[in-house]
Amino acid sequence: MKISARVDYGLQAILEIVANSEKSKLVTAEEIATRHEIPLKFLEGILATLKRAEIIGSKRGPDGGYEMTSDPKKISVADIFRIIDGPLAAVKGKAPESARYKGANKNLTEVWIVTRVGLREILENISIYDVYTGKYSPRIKKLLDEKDAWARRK
Amino acid sequence: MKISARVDYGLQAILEIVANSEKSKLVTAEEIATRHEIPLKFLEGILATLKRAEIIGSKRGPDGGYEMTSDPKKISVADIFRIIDGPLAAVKGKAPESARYKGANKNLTEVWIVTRVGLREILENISIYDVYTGKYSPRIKKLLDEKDAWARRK
DNA sequence: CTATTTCCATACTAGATTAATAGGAATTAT
DNA sequence: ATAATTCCTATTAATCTAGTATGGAAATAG
Repeated sequence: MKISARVDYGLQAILEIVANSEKSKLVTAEEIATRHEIPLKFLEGILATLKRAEIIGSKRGPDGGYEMTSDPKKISVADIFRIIDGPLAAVKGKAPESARYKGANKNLTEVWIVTRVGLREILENISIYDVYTGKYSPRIKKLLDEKDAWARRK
Repeated sequence: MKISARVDYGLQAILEIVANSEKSKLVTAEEIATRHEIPLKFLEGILATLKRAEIIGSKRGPDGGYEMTSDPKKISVADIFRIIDGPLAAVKGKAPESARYKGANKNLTEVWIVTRVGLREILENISIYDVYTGKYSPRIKKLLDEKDAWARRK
């Protein structure tokens, strides 16, 4: 279950834009790219996607750059996943409820549905602003404090 | 956040093998492939992986095929994910706790950690046998009955 | 205006995943 | 033993993702 490079880079970019927007400053794609070691042209494509979704805005020319045009408290991590990657839990490119199985395997659809529910419970409840400040809702905080949260499992 | 074709096919195959093992019957790769429309040779590779992990066993020759060599009540869906795909929530191929970020983005690691916790809470609590019978633990059942579970979100 | 800075668009390359093909090696019923 | 049937290995093709290269279009400071 892979988190794509696109989403990872996209969230990094947004966090950097939020940090600058808090100080009413624009930030260029190149600054983001060099600061976080993201391939510039690849990043530009991701920023274009976020702009089409009206999460961020851009200004050209000298002293140009990107800025937030939406409230980072109202944008969830799940929103960013869907904008950049499509459905939260995609089975062969399609949303889980559209997966159809035969005979002995018909219950598998339910597994994918509940997987998506699990992801939603997490990702819908973390806003971009939460990530920026490092302050999460009680439920998320509790999960992060579970003893095995950071431990890898065999 | 994609569920790979490998995992999807692998779980389908195991369910078919469980259904047959319940009747003390072997099932061939070809039967699984045609019944569930899985590319045969691709499936054979996946079955080999599951065999190395000692989840299933095989017998050659006439009347040969695959059978369970492990207890489907003790194998979780998460186990299958890890055997076939590696870490449950991988960021650019690596486990989430190994993701490192700079400056404004340092909290992103926590997002990936809690994403993995969320996936674990679901996938560790569904056994292969649960999927075969369609009877889940109370927690899973409750999540499946949530009103929006099957609805797509924009 | 004009040059600079920046965003934007297109096309191309490399690699991984997915899919499909062909042939050989192992097992067992007869 | 031998033929039937299966598992297994290696090669290739198609598709998707990640990353690269180039050039242009828009805005603005000077």
